Amino acid sequence: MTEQNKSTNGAQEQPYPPPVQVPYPQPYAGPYPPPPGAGPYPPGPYFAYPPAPADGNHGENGQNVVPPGPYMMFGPPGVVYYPQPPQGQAFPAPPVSASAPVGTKAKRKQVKMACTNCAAACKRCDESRPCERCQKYGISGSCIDGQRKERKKGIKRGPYKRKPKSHSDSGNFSGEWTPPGTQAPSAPTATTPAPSLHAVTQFAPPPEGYYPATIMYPPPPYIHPPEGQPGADGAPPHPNGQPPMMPYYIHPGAYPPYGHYPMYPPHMPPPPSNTAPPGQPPAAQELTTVNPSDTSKKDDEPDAPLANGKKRPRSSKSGEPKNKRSKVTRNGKDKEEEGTPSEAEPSGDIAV
DNA sequence: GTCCTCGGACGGTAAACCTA
DNA sequence: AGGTTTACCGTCCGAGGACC
Repeated sequence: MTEQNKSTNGAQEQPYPPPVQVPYPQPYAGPYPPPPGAGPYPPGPYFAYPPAPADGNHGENGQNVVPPGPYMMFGPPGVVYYPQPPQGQAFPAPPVSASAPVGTKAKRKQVKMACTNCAAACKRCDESRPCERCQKYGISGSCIDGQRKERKKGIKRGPYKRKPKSHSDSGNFSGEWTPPGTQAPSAPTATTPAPSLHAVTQFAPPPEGYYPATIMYPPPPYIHPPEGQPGADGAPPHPNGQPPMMPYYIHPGAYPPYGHYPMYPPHMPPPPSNTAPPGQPPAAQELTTVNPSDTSKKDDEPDAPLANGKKRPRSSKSGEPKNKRSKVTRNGKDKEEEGTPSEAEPSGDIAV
C-alpha cells in the first residue's frame, strides 16, 4: 500500500481508515441490489468501478460511455453487487469526499523524447517542436531532441524469479492486471463483451483512485437468473448458473478501505479464523496487490519511499555549493559535458 | 512571492531469460 | 518463437534554496 503513502496530489489527507459511513444523497432504488442494511454488515454505501459495459454500450467513437463511477455497492467484504442502475437511471454524483481519492493521482505520462532544454531543466516537455516550454521562453531555436544512449548489452543476469500464475481459469481474480502497454488483453469492448466468470483478469486496470478488490459474489438475497440469461439488473449471463465473479475496484473513500477483502470462491471454504470481520483488514496475503502503481520500481527495493510518504531528504543540500547545471547522471556522467543547453539556453538558465 | 535547481520517483522499453 | 522478467536509461515531479 505504498501508494497510499505517496503523493497526495493536493488531496486532503484523510484519516486511515476512512470513515465508515460515506454520506450518499440518493440510495440506489432499483430492484437489485437489495437495500443497504440488509445484512449483518455496515450498510455502506460503497463505491466500485464497473469493469466495462456488459451490453456493448459504447459511444459513437467506440468510446466507453459507461460513466467511470464511482458506482454504488453494498455488502460485506467480498460481496459487491452489480453496479448497474435501472434502465434510464443514473447514479447520483458521488459525495465529494469520495471523489477526491486519498493518496492517488493520475499516472504520469512521459513523452518519448524530451527536448534538450526540458531535459536539462528536468521539466515537462511535449511532443511538439518547438515544445510548449521552449516557446514560452523564447528558445524555440534550441528545442531539439537529444540523442538517446544505446542500451548496454551483454549484461548477465541471475535466474529470474517467476511470478505466481493467477488462476483466472477458475475465476479467481488475483487482484492484479496486466500492466498497460504490455501484452495486456484489452478491456472489454463492444466487440469483446465483458466476461463474467472466467477471464476476469481481462478487465482494464482500475482508474486512478480506485483499488482492486477481489472477486465479488452476489449476496444471499440475489437470485441467479437462468443460465445464459441476463439478470434483471442487467447483469451479464452467468455461465453454468454460477454466480458472476467480477473484479471491482474499491474506492479509497469506501468502506472497508483499500480493498482488503478476503476471497470466498464457491469451491473454497471461506477462511475460518484469520479472516477479519467486516471493516477490519484481514490477515496479510489476502490481497497482496492493492495498488496499481505499485507494480513499478522493483529494481531497487531499498529505494522504497519513506514511511511517511515523503521523499528522502536531499543529500546535497547541506551547504554544499550548487554546481550550476552540472547534474550528474546515474551513470556518473556529467550532463554538462553532453552538450546540454547551458550554452544553448539564452541569457542563463531558463528552467521553470 | 516567484524563480530555479536537482534528487530521486516514476515510466518506457530493450535485453536477458524462460517455457512451451 | 513468443512470453516474461529484469534493469537500464530517460522524464519530470516537487521540495527547498535563491533571488527579486
